[in-house]
Amino acid sequence: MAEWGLQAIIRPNQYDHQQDDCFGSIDIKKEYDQALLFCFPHLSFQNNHHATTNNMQADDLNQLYKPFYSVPPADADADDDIRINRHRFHDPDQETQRDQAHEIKKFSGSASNTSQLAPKLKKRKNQQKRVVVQVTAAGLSSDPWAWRKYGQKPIKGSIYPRSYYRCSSSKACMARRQVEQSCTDSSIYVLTYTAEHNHPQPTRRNSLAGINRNRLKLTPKSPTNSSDVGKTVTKSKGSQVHSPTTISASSSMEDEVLQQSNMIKEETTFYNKCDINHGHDMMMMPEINDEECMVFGDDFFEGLEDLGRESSSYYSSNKQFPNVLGRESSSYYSSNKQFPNVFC
DNA sequence: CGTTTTTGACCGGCGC
DNA sequence: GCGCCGGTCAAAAACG
Repeated sequence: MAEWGLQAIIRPNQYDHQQDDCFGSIDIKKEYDQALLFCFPHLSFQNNHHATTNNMQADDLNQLYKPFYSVPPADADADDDIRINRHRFHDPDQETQRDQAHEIKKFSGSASNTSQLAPKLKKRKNQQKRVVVQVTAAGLSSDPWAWRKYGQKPIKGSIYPRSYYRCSSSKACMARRQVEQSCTDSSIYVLTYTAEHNHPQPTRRNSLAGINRNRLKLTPKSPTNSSDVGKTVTKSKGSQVHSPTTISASSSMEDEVLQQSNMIKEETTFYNKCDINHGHDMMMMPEINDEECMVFGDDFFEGLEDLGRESSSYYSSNKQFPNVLGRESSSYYSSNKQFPNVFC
């Protein structure tokens, strides 16, 4: 917990611009606090945060925001483990976040109607409200939520793959987390949180099974045979990733992350040679620059109060609920019997 | 046995 | 329409 020291970074110009142009009078500070609370409810940072933001002057904001575009100071202490950037470009009142398909359609329409808001930025389907956080390996291990990895993809312009996690506490929880290692500083990890947890924060991990897989598998199988070439992990042309050990979201994540860092460092020289033309893509937080990054609005915490009553039996049942949530019908989830009551 | 990770396949948005 | 790309699915394997 202690290592989740917080340094919030706000982009003043864009902030003001978007607030004025897109959202009228929005209580930015309020929603910012909510986003921080969502991501790090265990931090008890709120008092400090209030003090920080209340006293934050424009110059301070500019100074704080600079690290997003360059490697942070090497002497950053534990309090710099986390950096948060938030942007707004979508009215939270128009988002339910319950149906991504609907969101996609809405965004498509919104994008065409408000293209002037982001003239050079593309609106992709996943551009929903999100919180981007920079953490160190130590910070990664302190995430109180239970995450289950469901995918990993090489990202164009990044030498490191992006790992996709969903909340493992409940099948119905739409919370997602993306973990991606910084191109410029392998000790920095960029976390992108999307959607909201619809349940209380778990008090323990679901299970320890499988969490140490990579530590024992020192020679993980890699897609080296011809049949693997060109498939998912190596599909990204020109930036083939050697599929480094996945960043685990489990309780042993810190060790695994450190292991991954060492593994990746061995490959860094090779990647640097291959990606010298991507300097503009290798800033600390490419998502900040290439996409609009959003944060959860007031609707973000919708339903949390109701769900607070469900905590005691949240992780117990293994009964499956095929097709309860459309495609969310896989059997690997520890579905709880109550989530249909919660969501349906 | 329950849970997580791995990873090839698939899907849909987007640009050309 | 096609290809690229990011995100997700789901079967198999791994792990406690």
